[in-house]
Amino acid sequence: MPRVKKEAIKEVKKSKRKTKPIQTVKGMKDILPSEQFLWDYILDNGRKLCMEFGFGRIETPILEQTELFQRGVGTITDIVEKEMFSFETKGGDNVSLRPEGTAGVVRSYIENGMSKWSQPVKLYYEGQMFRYEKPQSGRYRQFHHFGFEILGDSCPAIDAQVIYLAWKIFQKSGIDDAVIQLNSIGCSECRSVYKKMLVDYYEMKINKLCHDCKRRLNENPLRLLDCKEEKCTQVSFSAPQIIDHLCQPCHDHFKNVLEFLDELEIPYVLNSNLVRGLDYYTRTVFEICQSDANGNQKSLGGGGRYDDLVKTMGGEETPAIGFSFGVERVVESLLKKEIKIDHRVKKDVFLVQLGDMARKKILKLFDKLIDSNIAVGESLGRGSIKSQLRMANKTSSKFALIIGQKEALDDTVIIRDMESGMQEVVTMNDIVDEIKKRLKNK
RNA sequence: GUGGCUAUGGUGUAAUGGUAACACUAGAGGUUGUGGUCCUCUCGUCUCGGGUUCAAUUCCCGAUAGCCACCCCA
Repeated sequence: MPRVKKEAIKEVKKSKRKTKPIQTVKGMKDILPSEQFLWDYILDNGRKLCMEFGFGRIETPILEQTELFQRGVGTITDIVEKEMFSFETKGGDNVSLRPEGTAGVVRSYIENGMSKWSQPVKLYYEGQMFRYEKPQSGRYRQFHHFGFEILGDSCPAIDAQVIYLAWKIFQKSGIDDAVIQLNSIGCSECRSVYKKMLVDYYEMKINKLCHDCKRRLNENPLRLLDCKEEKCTQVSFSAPQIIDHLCQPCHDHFKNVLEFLDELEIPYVLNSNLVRGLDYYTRTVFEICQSDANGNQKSLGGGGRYDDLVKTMGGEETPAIGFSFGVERVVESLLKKEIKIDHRVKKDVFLVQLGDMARKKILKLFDKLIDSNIAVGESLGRGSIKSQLRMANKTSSKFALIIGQKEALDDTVIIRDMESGMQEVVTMNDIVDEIKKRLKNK
């Protein structure tokens, strides 16, 4: 084919092409109506349980000073170092979309003088979080957390209660195969002693470590513990465990937490390698995990104590603990389970119209019916009676109300029982009462 | 951020170097105003851009997105 002709064909093709559609920003997704019922289900469970446990809802801004997260989450964590959506406002403020919820809640606790409230202060929240990560399944750049925090109480019973509440929300939402993984990472003092021991231990065996772990040894030695590399797990096997090196107060605290959990009879697994990613955690840390198709433990949510955070954020010394989970992950888990929650919109009656005059009547009748709390459907755009009845069927309506030309003139309505197919003519004035009567008998 | 795999109608899947098959969903219809079964029809310029070729959805390169592993994390 001559080059000229080829180009011409290309041009024609181009001109026929639709304008390029715009897609979502990488890592973002729409939550469509078909999924929405699961969201409602999970969040309603969370809200209800939190309220029963005495939590009040808090909403903090999605946008905060970048410094809040630098101080809160910690500068050396990946989250702050390279995963934040940060930018400068027109006024010159350095702000970031929140990558997690706790920092904002703590900021609010201090800013609103909550330390003068009756302690402890129990707050729950839900909302979008943002992290500039490479997306994968169950991992988005915009995602939703549901979480709760208890500030102002250091009692181990509080730890147990937080874990219990987290567990309960999952149970109630139908996640019955989740496992609580639990650990204590001590306070700042005993942890730094332990860290040193750990580094000393690994440095002796540095030649047996994988490449990544050699690097990790300087940056984040606690991470070495859960390296999946065969040779590293060998080394880690006899590494010192934090549990054995907690200071007395931390040790007692953790022991108490376990006792309370036993009292509550909730199952948990001690995982001495569990290290949470955020800097602010102290003492009790836990995660709620589920094994995926490959048998790997995947975290649905996690939390822990952060007794130093309020102080580092500029408040008074205040012990605190919290938990949050990724709503998307829970939704996906439930979708995989194919939990059948019938979310189809069901109607009591369906309005069928033929012709413009009937259409007008339907509009008014619709209003009258919803005012009487009757679930009513319609299909004003559809013309044929056939397709309208098909819709009535699809919405599993119990009755169809049919108004044609004749009925519109007579001011009557045909009421059709969708199950039996029996029809009757009723005057417009009586129709609402008639429907109410019939629905009662259904 | 590094490495690998993938990209076909609304959804889930086929096949093929010569413009696409099946199932489900959705819409219209099967004579005049009646649903759930059945039947018919309709819905794709094979993600985008470039290259190789007489010819590309099919081969190659790039972009984009998704997925997987690492990193990290919810």
